[in-house]
Amino acid sequence: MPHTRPFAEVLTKLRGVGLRPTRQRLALAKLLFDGHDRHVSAETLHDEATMAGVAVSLATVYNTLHQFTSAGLLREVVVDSGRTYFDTNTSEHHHFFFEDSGALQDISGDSIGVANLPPAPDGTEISSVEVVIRLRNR
Amino acid sequence: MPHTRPFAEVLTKLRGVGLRPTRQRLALAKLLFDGHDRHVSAETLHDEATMAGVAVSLATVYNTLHQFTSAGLLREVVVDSGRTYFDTNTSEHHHFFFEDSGALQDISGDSIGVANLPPAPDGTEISSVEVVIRLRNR
DNA sequence: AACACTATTAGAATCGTTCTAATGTGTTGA
DNA sequence: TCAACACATTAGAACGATTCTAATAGTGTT
Repeated sequence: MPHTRPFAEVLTKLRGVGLRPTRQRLALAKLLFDGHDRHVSAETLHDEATMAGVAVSLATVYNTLHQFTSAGLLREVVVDSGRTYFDTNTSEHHHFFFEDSGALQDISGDSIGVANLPPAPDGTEISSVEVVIRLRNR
Repeated sequence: MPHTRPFAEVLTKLRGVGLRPTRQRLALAKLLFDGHDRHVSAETLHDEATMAGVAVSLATVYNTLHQFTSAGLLREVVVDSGRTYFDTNTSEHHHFFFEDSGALQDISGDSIGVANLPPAPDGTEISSVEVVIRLRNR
């Protein structure tokens, strides 16, 4: 459900991960964490902010997306070489990728099962398991 | 096992998919289809060719990799935004991705099982299912 | 208010990839 | 054989996404 006090929530969120709640970060966080799962690229988020009348440079959008990611507020999704997507859903789940439009859609973590995971090779540990189902228009 | 008549084999392979066996394509095919599974990027293949004393432009390496891919001789693997990998193993299988080194390793298609595949959304069909297990050094 | 520190910014730089337009090569068939 | 045509290769420019740089602005603490 959409948040009722976006300002306070987002402020708390930023404080919680030790990021100073600047005007830009608050604005971007409000756009990102609006209560439903989102998939954005730096470009699309920048456009959105601009539309919303918030002046943020593209460099700051990149900085912020990376900071949010290291803070665990976002997750990076690799489905397309040459464009980076960030997902506001940080829980375990997978993705449909619409090849024709470039859109992403979540698949809940437990609606898909990966069986017989092979053990991680010596000296390594599993950092994540990602399933991408690529779709083309029929 | 390594091939014993790389020239003839590679020539047949190219003819088989309707690509003219030029000097460059033959050389690149020989490097790629040497009998074991390989993961290359345009850059690494270009370097290899250069090392091997074959003069091929980077543009041709890109062209060739894409032509081989559309011909079904290679498969594109997306694990890293900003770098494209091509895999000489075109059968159904998945990948370990070593985050620290950028290396890829095949996981045979049947040693891993994806259960409860959700149906493709309306108007679309599944083009591929890719599982990537990301590894970090322990 | 002064200070140190962190954040933001415009624009330049970088990187992988694709494009362009000129030149070279493989194949066909007379 | 070899001319003619279609296709392939090439260097370098152009491109798009991302990162870097160095300057400016904001924040927080004393």
